[in-house]
Amino acid sequence: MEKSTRTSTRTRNPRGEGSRLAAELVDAAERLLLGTGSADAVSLRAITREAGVSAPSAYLHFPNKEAIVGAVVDRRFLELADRIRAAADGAVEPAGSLLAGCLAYCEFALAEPGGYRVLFATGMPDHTAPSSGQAAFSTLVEGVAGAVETGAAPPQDAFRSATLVWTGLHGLVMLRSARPAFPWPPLEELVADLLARVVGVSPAAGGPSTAPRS
Amino acid sequence: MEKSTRTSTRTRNPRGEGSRLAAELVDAAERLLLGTGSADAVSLRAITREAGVSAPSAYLHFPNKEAIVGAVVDRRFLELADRIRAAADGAVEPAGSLLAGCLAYCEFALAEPGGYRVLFATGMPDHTAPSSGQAAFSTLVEGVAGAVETGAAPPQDAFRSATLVWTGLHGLVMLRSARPAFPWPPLEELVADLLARVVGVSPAAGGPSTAPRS
DNA sequence: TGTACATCAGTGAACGCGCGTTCACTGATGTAC
DNA sequence: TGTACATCAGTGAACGCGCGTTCACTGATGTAC
Repeated sequence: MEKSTRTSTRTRNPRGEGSRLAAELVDAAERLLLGTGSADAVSLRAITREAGVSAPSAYLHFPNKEAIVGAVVDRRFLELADRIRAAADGAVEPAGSLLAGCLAYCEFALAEPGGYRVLFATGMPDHTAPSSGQAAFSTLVEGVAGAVETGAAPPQDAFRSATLVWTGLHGLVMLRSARPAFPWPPLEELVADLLARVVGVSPAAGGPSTAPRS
Repeated sequence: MEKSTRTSTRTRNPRGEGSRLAAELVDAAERLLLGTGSADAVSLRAITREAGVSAPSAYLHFPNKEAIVGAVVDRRFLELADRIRAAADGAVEPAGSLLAGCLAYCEFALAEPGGYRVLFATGMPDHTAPSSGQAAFSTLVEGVAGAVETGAAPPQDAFRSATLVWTGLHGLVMLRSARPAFPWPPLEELVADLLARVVGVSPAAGGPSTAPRS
């Protein structure tokens, strides 16, 4: 694998600031997880090595490795929810907002596949649905409802539609990472097409749609 | 984890039949992979242990662990393609055939989540797209085309539609495994809904659809 | 101002373990003569 | 028919390694008197 970029000279934290190491360990774990996407491909010793610290130091702040990985997952879910909301808020009308949020989701996942994969890896200690994950899904439900309210999409069960959009986006980004040789259409085009077909938003903002009934 | 069901008494293969062990090792690896879904959570020693054989025996038939796992992946892709085709052939008209194939795909994935996950895990040695995987996708493209031909679905780009169906199904089964606490609608209902929205097949065969424009 | 002490951040050595892989081997069975 | 040999399936011991976790410790810095 790639060499660590950490230097071996680390000065200990000043008195009373020992908890800074906790954050440094989470940073280090995140760096490693971005590369692997698998919690058990990253060892506690690798994390402390990456942080420039001895292995037992981790126990000063965390009960075990899972706790560090869990902190990374929490942080990345928050980051994901923020990016979606920021992208959605940047668009002018609800349909564009929904598309922008979905694209932000995909870009987050594709920029660091390992950092996305770890969010949905099985075997996480019953940490299964952090509130930021639920928040991101709620944003999606609201996005669909908003498009319906303004007439950009026909009336529908927003929860059901959001579920299909979520699973569609997840499958899209996971398979794009896993099968780079597949002849994938451009991301924006495919996501817009997905929204046109699943939610029924009129493709006015984007290019022509290849959806059925067009 | 669960205890192995293997007994410790194994009689060696008769002369000239040594290659049977190769198959036994693939069987053992498959059994273990069904439980974990991760190639590197299953050690070579665990595989030989499960097969009731000493660790070096694996080298009589395989150059390394990846080769054994690769054989399991090949076998399961063939199995998946067979199940899809069998289900699709059992339906009377194209639209029902498409739905049946998609349901078979989901059932294969959900019956043994680990056995499905390993098919699309990253880090497989450039084994990325076995021909049986492509065959399964071709079946899907043909399924869409068949529904269009009989008028069960409107004219469309079958490759594009198949891509969205595949990614939709993949996301569906992966998230269902990873987030069992999410309030998932029944599988058949969700898959039928996905096909109604993405491909535009009329939901005549199933119950009422909640798709937009309904 | 000086000194003893408490607190704090972090370490080094050690534990037992399972790993992938190598090597020389064992013992059963078939074959040549 | 008997015997020496070749082949074959599989093993046991050993290698060096990285792992998670424990324990007693070190040495710097603040505080009480």
